[in-house]
Amino acid sequence: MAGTARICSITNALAVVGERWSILALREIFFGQRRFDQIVAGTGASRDILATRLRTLVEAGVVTKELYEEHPPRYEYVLSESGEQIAPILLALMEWGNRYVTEGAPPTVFRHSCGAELHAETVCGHCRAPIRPGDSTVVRLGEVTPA
Amino acid sequence: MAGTARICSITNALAVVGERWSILALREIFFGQRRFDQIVAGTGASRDILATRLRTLVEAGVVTKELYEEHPPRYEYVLSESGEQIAPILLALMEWGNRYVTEGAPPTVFRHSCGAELHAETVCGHCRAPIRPGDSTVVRLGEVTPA
DNA sequence: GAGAGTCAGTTGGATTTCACAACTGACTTC
DNA sequence: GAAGTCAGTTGTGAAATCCAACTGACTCTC
Repeated sequence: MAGTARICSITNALAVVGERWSILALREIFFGQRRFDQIVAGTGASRDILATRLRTLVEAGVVTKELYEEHPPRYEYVLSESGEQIAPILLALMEWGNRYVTEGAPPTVFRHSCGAELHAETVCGHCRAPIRPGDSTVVRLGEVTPA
Repeated sequence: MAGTARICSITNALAVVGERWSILALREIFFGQRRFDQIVAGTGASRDILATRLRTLVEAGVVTKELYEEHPPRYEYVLSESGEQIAPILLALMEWGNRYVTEGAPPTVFRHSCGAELHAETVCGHCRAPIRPGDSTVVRLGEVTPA
């Protein structure tokens, strides 16, 4: 680090869900893949780091472990309330990836409860208009503080 | 890696903008901090990795370098079209961080062009309703493929 | 009831990346 | 001409990652 950093909720969010394998693990759980081996296969993470990432996600309260088999005791990973609320992050990443990185048709498709194919859009919570480049102005930036 | 991984636009997006210091650099540029030393100070990244991150972002076309001084030649970093479109990702991270990690008031505040304080919401592009946990169903998941 | 299979991790060792501080180079300002 | 600014680069030690193989607790099959 360079001695200073900005106080910002983006930094704070990344500290919890910002690691590569953490986000991918959350994606798999969001996709309904709840078990360790499924998450390994879906993310491509090595078992050891995935185990530590899941542990920190559980400690952070983003994910909970639920018993699905008694003998031997086995747990599956379920999104908590805060975990469910990462959907906007995942969907924003997916939309961006679809548009600017992935070639061809989107590999993953969701349907919204309204019946339409889901394409997430980000809107202003007040006026409900889509957010476009240049229509947001900074009122206050988090301070840049030493250490 | 574990030999397999899912084909998914989230993975693809993360390959381009998923590194910790990459997202934070994009945040700083989004916040209007366009110069190397400003980005160093705002992110807290060490100069060497930040330099390589910015280089890969430029190569990926997410950011461009624009000359702002001739003698000596100095460049500042500006979001390209695809770079501007990471706003939903940044705003989703910020909202989540505000809600679940940051203690106290949000450190960073934006105003939307409608006049209200900006709080991003993610909606279904078709019916415009906010996306809630459980109202999206999987139509197709990207394949899990070897290596 | 012995051997194979399933599942969720853990362990050990090589490799890669990262962090930090100091340095270069091209200039401008005092 | 000495000091300052700005954008990086370099070198080195510390830390994180990757991979494959292993453990442990069971169940299922022959």
